[in-house]
Amino acid sequence: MAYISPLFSALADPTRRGIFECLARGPQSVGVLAAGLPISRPAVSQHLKALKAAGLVNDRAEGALRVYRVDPDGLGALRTWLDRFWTDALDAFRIEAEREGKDHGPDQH
Amino acid sequence: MAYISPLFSALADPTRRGIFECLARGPQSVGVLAAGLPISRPAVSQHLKALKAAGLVNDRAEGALRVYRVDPDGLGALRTWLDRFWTDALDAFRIEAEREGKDHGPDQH
DNA sequence: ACATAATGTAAGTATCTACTTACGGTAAGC
DNA sequence: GCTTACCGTAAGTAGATACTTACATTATGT
Repeated sequence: MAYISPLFSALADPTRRGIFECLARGPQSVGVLAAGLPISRPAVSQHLKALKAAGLVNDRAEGALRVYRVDPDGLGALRTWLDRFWTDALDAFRIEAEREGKDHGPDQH
Repeated sequence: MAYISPLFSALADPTRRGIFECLARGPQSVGVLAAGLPISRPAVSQHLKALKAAGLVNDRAEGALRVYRVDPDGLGALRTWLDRFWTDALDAFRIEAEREGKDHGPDQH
C-alpha cells in the first residue's frame, strides 16, 4: 500500500482535483484545461504530471496537442484501499461495541 | 464538495494515515499511539487534530486519557465522493468510446 | 494540598509545494 | 526552411507543513 500516498496527495490540492474532475467529464488538452483556470499553463502541466505519476490520468499525443484522460486504475486503487479500510473500521466498531456491552456498560444504579 | 479537501490532505501524509489506520483497528489513547511511532507525542496530537478537523476521528475523555476513534462519517464522505466520481468517469468513458467508434475509428485499409 | 501523569498549545525551524517567468523541443501550415 | 502553436522543463520564490522543545492545563493518587 505504498503507492497510495501519491493518490491522496494528488487529490488533496483543490486546483489539481478540479483538473481531475474536469477530465472526468471527458478527455481534454492542456491548453483548453488551462484556459478555464486562473493559473498559468505550465502550472497545469505540473499538476497533470503529478496526476499521471499517481496513476490517475493517461496522456496521448494527438497531433500537436497532448490529450489527457482519467485512468480508471488510479480510482480503482483508491476504491480498493477505501473498501478494505471500511470493513476494518466496521469490524473494530463491532468488537468495541461488544467489549463495551460486556465490561464497561453504563451503570444501571 | 468543499469539505473534501481536508479529507484528502489528512490522508496524504503517510504518518497521519498510519495513525488513522492504527485507529481503524480499535480506539486508542494519544500516548499509546505515540509510543509506537518514531515521532514525538505533540506531533501525534497535531496529527490527531488534523484528522479530527477533517471529520475522520472522534475523541472522548476517559479519565485522564483522551481516547481517539475512527468517525465513520468521514470515511462515508470520501466514499460518496469516490462513488459519484466513479460513475462520472465511466459515463465519460462510454461516451468517448461511442464517439471514437463513430468519428475516429481506426482505419480498416 | 501536592506530586505525577496525560494531553493540548505556542513558538521556532527545515523542508515541501504550488505558483511564476524564461527557455527548449516537437508538430502543423505557409 | 521558417514561422507559429502547443507543450514540458528549469530555476526561483512565497507560503504551507511536519516536525521539534518548552510551557500550560486537567485529572488521578497520596
